[in-house]
Amino acid sequence: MAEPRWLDEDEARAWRGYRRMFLLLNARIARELAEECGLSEPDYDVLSMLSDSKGRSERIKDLAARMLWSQSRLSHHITRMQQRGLVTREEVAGDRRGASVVLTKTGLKAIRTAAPSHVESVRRNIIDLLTPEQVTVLGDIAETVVERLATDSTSDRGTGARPG
Amino acid sequence: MAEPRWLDEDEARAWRGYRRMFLLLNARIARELAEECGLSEPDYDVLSMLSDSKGRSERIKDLAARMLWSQSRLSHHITRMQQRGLVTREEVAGDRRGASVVLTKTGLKAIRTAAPSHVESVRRNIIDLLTPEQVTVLGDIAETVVERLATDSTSDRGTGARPG
DNA sequence: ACCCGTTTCTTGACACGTCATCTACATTGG
DNA sequence: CCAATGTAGATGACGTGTCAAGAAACGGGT
Repeated sequence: MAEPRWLDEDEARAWRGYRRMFLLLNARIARELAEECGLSEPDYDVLSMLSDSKGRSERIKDLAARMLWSQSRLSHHITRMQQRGLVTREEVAGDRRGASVVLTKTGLKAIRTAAPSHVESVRRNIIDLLTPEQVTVLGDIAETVVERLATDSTSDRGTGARPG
Repeated sequence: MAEPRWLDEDEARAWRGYRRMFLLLNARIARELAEECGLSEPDYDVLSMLSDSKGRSERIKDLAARMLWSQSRLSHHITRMQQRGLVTREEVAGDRRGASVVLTKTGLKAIRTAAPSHVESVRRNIIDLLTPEQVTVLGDIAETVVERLATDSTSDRGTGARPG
């Protein structure tokens, strides 16, 4: 193999910084969420998605697709959340394979309580630290990368589609 | 609690985009690394750090601190990597509590093989998609957030008070 | 109707990370 | 020196995420 194009100084700074930021930021936000609300980030994401769904329920495959989770991951997670009373499973009319997740009263209360505190956490630990321009550029960057990855990729198991 | 300051459109776009980008980017890069080199990202990180250390070995506590990992995490991971022959443990002269991780010949070979392919992966999936300006801004953002999180190790939750 | 491939969801095994806890050693202060 | 406190590392339990495999139902072609 020919000598690869190693990252230059700026690129390495960005890449390492990005990874380090994720590590710390994720840990911090997860910890605050757990301490204040007793929820993990995945819990929060599921509840948040569900609370925006019509009827506060959604088919598992649709929810998984919307969240970019594998069905397997969602199924496992729902099982755990179900045991804590945050959601329930329900059959789907018209497709006996199907299953929906439904937000329980407890789950709704949990997300309603958690949301304000979570937003504050996000502001305090990243958004409010940045200039409006930086916020916009971060959005641009994410859009570019996501578009590229979402189109030529897979959400569940690897397709093995490899360039080169 | 008063009505929180919800994220505006740009902020929400940045935050959601960032999370989505991480989800997809991490999955993609991890998958390529696993398929091409048989390494996980944490494997790669440990090997990469070790290969830059003097003597290709480092004390566990120092390595953990440098990587921003908990000692426990590193200890667990080293156990798994040890079983695959990538590293070994070694006693430390002068402190009988201590232990070092040492890169094996196999581990060195693994990281040397993996590095070029990993850099290509990073380029293909993010760095080369961005303008130089975006790369710089990403580095700036990460620096800002990391600095804040690294210094402020104990949280000042609840008040919304922020150091100026 | 039946077969066959596909979709939807679940499950089990395993890798990974965190937390609390434990052991062993080191260091400090009486 | 000895007790108390602190530090280094390992470990077990548990929650989480991935993959492969399986079960059940769907749907199209014959």
